[in-house]
Amino acid sequence: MPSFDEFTRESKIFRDRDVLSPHYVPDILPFREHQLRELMSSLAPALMGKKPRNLFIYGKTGTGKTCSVRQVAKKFEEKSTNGKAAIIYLNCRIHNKPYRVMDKVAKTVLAGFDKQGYGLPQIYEGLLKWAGDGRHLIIILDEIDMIKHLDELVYTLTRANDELKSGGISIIGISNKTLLKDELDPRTKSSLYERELVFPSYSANELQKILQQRAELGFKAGAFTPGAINLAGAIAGQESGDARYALKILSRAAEIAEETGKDKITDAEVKSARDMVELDIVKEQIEKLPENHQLVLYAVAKLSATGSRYARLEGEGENDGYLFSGEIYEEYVQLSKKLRRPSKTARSYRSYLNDLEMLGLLTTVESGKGIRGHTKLIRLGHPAQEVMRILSKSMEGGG
DNA sequence: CCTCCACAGGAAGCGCAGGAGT
DNA sequence: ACTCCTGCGCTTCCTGTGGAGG
Repeated sequence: MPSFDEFTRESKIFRDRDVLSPHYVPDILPFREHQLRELMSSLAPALMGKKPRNLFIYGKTGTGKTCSVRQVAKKFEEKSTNGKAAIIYLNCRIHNKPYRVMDKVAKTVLAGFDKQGYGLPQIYEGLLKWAGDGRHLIIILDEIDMIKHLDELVYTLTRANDELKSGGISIIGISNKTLLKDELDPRTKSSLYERELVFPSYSANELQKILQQRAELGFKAGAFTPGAINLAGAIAGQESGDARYALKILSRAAEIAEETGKDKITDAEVKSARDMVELDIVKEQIEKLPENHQLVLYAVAKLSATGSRYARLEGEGENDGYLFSGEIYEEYVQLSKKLRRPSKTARSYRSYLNDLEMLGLLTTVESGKGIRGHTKLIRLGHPAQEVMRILSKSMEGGG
């Protein structure tokens, strides 16, 4: 019989788990002074009754975009006590259409719109009336690239500004897509990009400082070594400069330390945490792959595990472990047959291979020096056993 | 040298699902 | 609710590449 003591016993590692979670917003954002100042200076006009210019924020994942904006939004709300300015944060993954955005804005800002069932024209009129009294609204659109018909939304909002004599509506767009600019209507582009702000990736050094800060808040004194923090920062810095990834490694390391009964996070925990986080990411990637991609990947994994049926390459160690494109296709066809699914053409199969390579799930090499004419040699990017385990679970459940 | 094999990957067309317009 | 349109995944067809074999 297990005892509750086992689970309620105070942690030897954690002081406050929330501090390590990806949703935690720290009071101090290191290395973002410039961005915070820029944000504040672009919002400040609204506090003085002037219309802020629209702002577009760009930066890769885990560079502190959302964190910074939310923090500034909070400060803005504290300052704006006269009811003449409002700020609203929306994640466009959820509010991904013009109507949904407008609806949400109306429900949070306008009185009487909290019930459902208002059409766009009513919402629009409502907003005009609200802003017409000399009020300013700032709409933050996080992950703005997820919005369908962004052109339409931006057009509607800028048109509202044109109709207003006093007051106004400003947009802060946040995205991690560089190419978004090219997909937009020129007019949308020029109004959305009135002002731009870039969040660069963190360096290893900066990540180490960030982790240090979190570790001091989240872990007990002496529950981590400086080396472990630096290693986690170095790994994340080398991979991506993504602070979220760095934090993931650190909190995983902490969990490992706790589960194994250690009272300290060391390099060893960080190293195994790295592998686990890596595998988590791979798992996520594989699970949302389309069916045929999964089947092809499974075929590669299976052949990697059982060995190529064709002769080994001319005794060259460096090419060892590569599979021929042709045999993988055959395996894929058989696999499909076994699962009673129609297999696709060899041509399609080649596209799948390219997709999988693009995702880093496998590596391919063009043959050329004396091997089988013109073909591709393929090798799995991750341990075959793990890939097969993930896939067999995913294919069972996913249909 | 030519031809065949075993592939790579571009171009075009086809059927389908889902959104827009009416 | 109906058609119309559009994007997407696939297939078909095709041209190119480079070693093997006659």
